[in-house]
Amino acid sequence: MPKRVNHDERRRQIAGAVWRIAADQGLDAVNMRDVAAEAGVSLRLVQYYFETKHNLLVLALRYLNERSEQRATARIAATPGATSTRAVLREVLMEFLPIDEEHRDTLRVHLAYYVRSLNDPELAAVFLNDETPLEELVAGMLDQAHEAGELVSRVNARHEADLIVSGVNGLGIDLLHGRRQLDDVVAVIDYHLARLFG
Amino acid sequence: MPKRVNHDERRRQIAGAVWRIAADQGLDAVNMRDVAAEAGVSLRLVQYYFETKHNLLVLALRYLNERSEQRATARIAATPGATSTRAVLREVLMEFLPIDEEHRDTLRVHLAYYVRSLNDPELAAVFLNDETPLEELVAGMLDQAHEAGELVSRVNARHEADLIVSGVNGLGIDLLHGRRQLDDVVAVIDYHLARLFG
DNA sequence: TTCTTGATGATACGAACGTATCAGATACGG
DNA sequence: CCGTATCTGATACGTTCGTATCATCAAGAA
Repeated sequence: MPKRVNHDERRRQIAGAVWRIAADQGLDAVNMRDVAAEAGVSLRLVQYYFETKHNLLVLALRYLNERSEQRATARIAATPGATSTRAVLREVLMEFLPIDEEHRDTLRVHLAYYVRSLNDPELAAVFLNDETPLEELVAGMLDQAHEAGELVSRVNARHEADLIVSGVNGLGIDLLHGRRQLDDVVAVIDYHLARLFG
Repeated sequence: MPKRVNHDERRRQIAGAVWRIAADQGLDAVNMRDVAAEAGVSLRLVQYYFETKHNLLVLALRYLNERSEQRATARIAATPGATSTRAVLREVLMEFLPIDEEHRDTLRVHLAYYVRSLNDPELAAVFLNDETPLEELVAGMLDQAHEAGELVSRVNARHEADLIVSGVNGLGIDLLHGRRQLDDVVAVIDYHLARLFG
């Protein structure tokens, strides 16, 4: 048996190049040649591992989702005062804001994919199937907080979760554009957490 | 003086073709030749009126924003029971959801532009300058409702407006993907209106 | 009619890009 | 060292697209 290589790892390496290019030039600017150059490999190798560009984009999105989830769970695990549902919830919501360059890039790429998926069923499937619905997670946390007596009053957990999750997404998009400042967005989130938790 | 033609109207006619193509094939699929065909004019005429493709896209966005605002003000004017701030606010929020095919198309195109503007300063400028910030409008309505004694309690109008506007945007995006149903989204909005107005 | 603006048609250039092809280099386990 | 898996390089094909060119036609006001 000759040279053995971890194909999956190679694919992730190349997918990383897709993210970097998409993050600062847009998903439209992603082409096979530039991806190869950015990944430090030959064009031929990109073809070798992904066959087609479409395949490359789809898999790059899968890997991106994987990494986002890992980062989120890691953040939750590292939350100080994890006994408080409120503290954990706050961290979860923060994870979806462009709080640093890495999150900002991820959000930009994610959003670009989101729009493209409106006209690409295969990409849409990745969004609809591979992603854990955040609203349900948040709603569960609110229920849990209610039972623990942490909430200020009885609320409709599902509706509250829907608005706050969608709201954080919308606020994140505004941040990308510079339409808002991070401080203000955090203030809005904290205001609504205070409304729920007192 | 020879043949006179309303240039602005011609440009709007061609811009309409851009919207239609972008709405059901994506902004990437917009090219000069297809726009000309869709508008029922020659390729040469599209070049004649817009010079470059970039120009065409920028102006098409301007016209799209104009039309959206007109539609919004028309909707507000036609609101039954316009004496109630709550009723007006509800209509304003609805206007940003894909409630019918026309709104759905507008939202798709708008979103596609939004993402592209992340890598195109000229498009970003259109978003940042030409658009009336909805949050301020909503915050103003909440203040007004408070003074009229319509609100159930004292709230931070600005923070409430920020979340509900961003939330409606986020919910609208989910609707485009089929991740949510319109009924559910309306229920979420009504829940939060009830929370504010009682 | 004449002149100017509005509009068309055919065509072509050059660049970018996805994909394909083929020959060959490199490295590693048996 | 031999064979296989991995990787590269150069190159080419066909298509799409933005843009440019030039000749021409239509129409209406002066």
